[in-house]
Amino acid sequence: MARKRFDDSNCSVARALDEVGDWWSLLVVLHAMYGVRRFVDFQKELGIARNILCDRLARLVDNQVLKKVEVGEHGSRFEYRLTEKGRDLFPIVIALRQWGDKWNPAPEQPTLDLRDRETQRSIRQVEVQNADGE
Amino acid sequence: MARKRFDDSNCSVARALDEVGDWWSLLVVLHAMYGVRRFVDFQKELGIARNILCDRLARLVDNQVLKKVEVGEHGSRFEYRLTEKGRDLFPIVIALRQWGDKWNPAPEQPTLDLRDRETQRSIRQVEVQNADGE
DNA sequence: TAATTTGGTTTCTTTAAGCAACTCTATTGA
DNA sequence: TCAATAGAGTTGCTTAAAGAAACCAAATTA
Repeated sequence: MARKRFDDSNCSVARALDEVGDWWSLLVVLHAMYGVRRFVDFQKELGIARNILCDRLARLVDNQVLKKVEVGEHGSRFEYRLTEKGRDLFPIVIALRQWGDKWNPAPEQPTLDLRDRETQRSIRQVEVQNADGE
Repeated sequence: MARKRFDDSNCSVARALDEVGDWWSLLVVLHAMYGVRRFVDFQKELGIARNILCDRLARLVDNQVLKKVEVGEHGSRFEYRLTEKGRDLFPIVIALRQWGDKWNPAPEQPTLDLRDRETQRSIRQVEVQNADGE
């Protein structure tokens, strides 16, 4: 039997993982943040099997992390866009990136430096602070 | 075939997910943060199959997220403790919790309010800031 | 009008998750 | 002291997902 579900868990981490805790979902969301929107582009970028991508996109739409939008006004052309709930995953993705960069730096590539779109200032380490900012 | 590996990916998010991006690893780490250290306790708390727990603990030890420590000086009693790398997953887990609380609040339970151990001030939303703290 | 693109679905195979039973030391209890 | 229990796994079996590749139909492009 595969995969236990945690949707009714009283632990909010478990419930979150139930929605985006599989191998692909967060990578799909990450690429959506990069601006990828079309089925074929996700497929090419991620190298994911088409049936799995199908399933993952449907699940993310069900969970309202993505919304599926018709484009091209004749139907049969779609875009998958992040919802507010989906965009709210940004801190998680960034925290994962920072952890990956810190503890498993890529052999060759320099770690890519994210910057604030407006100010061009680089972004800080995501950290847990108390209400005083400590 | 199951699971593609991302350990050689040039994307640090993918490399991070390769280590802790499966259904159980982050929950194991979360419970380690709660203070769980023994095999049987993880098993009881998580309701995970023993062979899978075995595998997950070994992988986390391999990846230096946990360390396995003999206790009881006769061997055959062990504890799994977080390493610094493991403790560094804290922001990710907290960000997941906050996302889960915001978007999938538990039906009944009030969301548990984490506080700073010293000051007792509650902790803030994890957010992405630029170097100016914006 | 044929080829290509997009967004899938189907079928088949392999891998991993889950369950239950079993093992082997230590330790505890009667 | 001998049996029972606890800790930490291992083994074997079953089921459910992941992956690959082929297929399909509508719309677009060449």
